[in-house]
Amino acid sequence: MVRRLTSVSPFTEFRKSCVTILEDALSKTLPRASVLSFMFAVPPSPGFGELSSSICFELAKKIKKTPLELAKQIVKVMNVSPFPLIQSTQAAGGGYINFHADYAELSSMTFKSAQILDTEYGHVKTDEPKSIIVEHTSVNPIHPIHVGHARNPVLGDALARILTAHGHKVSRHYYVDDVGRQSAVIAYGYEKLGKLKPEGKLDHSIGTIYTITSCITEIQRLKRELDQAKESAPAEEVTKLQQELDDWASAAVDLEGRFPQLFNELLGAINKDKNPEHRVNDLVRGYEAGEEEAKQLIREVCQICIEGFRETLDRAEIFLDSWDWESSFAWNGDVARTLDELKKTPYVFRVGDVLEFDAEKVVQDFDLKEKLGLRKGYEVPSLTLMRADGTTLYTTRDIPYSLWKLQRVEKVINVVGMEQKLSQMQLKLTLYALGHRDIAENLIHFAYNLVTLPGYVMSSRRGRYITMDEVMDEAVRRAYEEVTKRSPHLPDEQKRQISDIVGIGAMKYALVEVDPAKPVTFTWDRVLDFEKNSAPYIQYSHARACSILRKASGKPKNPDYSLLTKPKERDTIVMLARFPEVFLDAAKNLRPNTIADFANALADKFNSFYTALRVIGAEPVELGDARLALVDATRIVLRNALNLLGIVAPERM
RNA sequence: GGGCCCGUGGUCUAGCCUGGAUAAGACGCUGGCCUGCGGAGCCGGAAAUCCGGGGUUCAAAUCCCCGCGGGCCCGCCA
Repeated sequence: MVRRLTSVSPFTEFRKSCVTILEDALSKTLPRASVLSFMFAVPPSPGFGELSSSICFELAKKIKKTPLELAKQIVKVMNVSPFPLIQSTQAAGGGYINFHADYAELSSMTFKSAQILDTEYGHVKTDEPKSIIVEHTSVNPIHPIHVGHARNPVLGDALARILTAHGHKVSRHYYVDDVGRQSAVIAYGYEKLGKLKPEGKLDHSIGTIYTITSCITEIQRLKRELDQAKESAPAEEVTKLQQELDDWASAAVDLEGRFPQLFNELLGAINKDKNPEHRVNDLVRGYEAGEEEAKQLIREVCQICIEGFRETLDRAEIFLDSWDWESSFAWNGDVARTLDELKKTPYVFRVGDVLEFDAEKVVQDFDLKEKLGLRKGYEVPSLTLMRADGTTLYTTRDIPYSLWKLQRVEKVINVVGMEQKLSQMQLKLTLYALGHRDIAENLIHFAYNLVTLPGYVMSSRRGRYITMDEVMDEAVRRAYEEVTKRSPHLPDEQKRQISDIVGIGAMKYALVEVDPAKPVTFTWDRVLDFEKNSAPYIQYSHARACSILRKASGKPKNPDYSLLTKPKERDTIVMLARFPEVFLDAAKNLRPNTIADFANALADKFNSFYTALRVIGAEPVELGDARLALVDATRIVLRNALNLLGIVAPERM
């Protein structure tokens, strides 16, 4: 057997050795026992080794022995000598078999691998590289990206980075939702203001114009509806309309107070129109139909807003490869064609002039109930494809877009909030209906839960939201205070550079750290915690590792890894060796938060290590050299882990 | 009414997919550690009916069933 000196995944080498040795031992002890899989667990404490098997609990049932007796018997026939990574095996507890790693071998392999692979250590490549589109962010171009949205770009970007590191060819797409009433409303307001490019941050200005325009037009619309309703409609409906009108009226007061000049300018201009509704509706219809005037106007406003988005995302180092316009699928006829195709299937029915898609029938015909994780009795609601007036709906237009994406790549990951779970499923079902069963299965909805603010109801109606820009500003400002306090000697330029890295890293970490299925409550405390369990804490550990390496004179010359016997050393080594497996799990199962968790845990171990044990000047020199190699490997792993999340690892802070 | 997601020390989170040994970490509280590689740090302490009740299993925070609490969805909005 050739002894391997390096590996893309040192802990996996150890794991494989354990499987082999256990298989051998089992075939000697219980030749007739058939074991399907060898699952190993990480024991609760290092005293139990690095891996353990509970297989004896199962096997003992079939023979007349206790699990512990069997474990002892199996361990007895094990010969670890052909396996350099295994130091020893033992039977323990009620019947576990524990496998202890040889730390000298494991650390040697781990440190060498980290040094040689460097920026690639841990980024284990897939055997089946695929082309993948990650669609993320896709905030409507009518207001800025706010904290409620911010989890999307951060998660999407981390996913894209992880999948790229895994060897896939990833393309990051932004779906610009420019069709529909909202875009027409902002275009209308923009037109009324004389089509001047707004001052200040573009998406923020667009957001304000949109909110005010929408407020004024809604009030006028409701007033008219109310007048009509008073004539004919039941009292109940009148009350409802009145309530809605009151809501908007109070929003108007609020908005006028905050933006008096803009509000009155828009109010004056809109009041000159007899019925703004006509113009807005005209724009909605004209834009979807591809009429030149509407096209120019709406595209122009959207572009302005997107320019602002790009600035925000650039600052967060989140980059997109493609901006896909919803309207282009309407204009090139794809939407109409898709609708025609769908109409030919048995899954579309009419309710009056409205077209409905029978999602439930597709589930039944294609036998998808179990596959989609649906309960037996559950009926998937139908999806409206076309309004009575012939215009389409959002999800309808998403069908040709999804096909377009799926025809270009082998897998599409849509980073979309989980509140859209149903429509994402209906979308997938339309693909089945259209006969694209094969590619439909390549469409993945990466769902995440909402971000909420305590004691602060975000309201797009009132234009009250905390923008991602504000979060970054505040995070960077606080980081600057910290840097100034802690490293007053640094030149200001460097302080600013560091506070950017720290502040933005802190924001990203807070949004990516939590399991996407769980909601995040946004508080400044949470995001800007510069202490434990945060990006700054991990970044600090990285900076300290760099600092030690700077102070040490040169590379380790003659390390003796067998001297790394302290628990604090071993804990760190094992984590470094495990990083590739953690990465693999994150990449295969799309779990970016596990990377954040790992990085934090490694920083914990490393901090304990270097405060307790001296690196530079340790005696003997071979020990100092071995520890130096450990520090360098930690630096590499911390940096590689942070980079997967789009967080920069600073060398000083 | 139906469906999905979440529920773990006072607070926030990991673990749940793939069951396994004393449920891990952080904040807060509390007691220590700066003439030794950067104190954004380290070492200790108190603190948990893993929402409740059944079930499966040698073994349940984890799997199944029934509840409870919170959020979301079921639109000719996006």
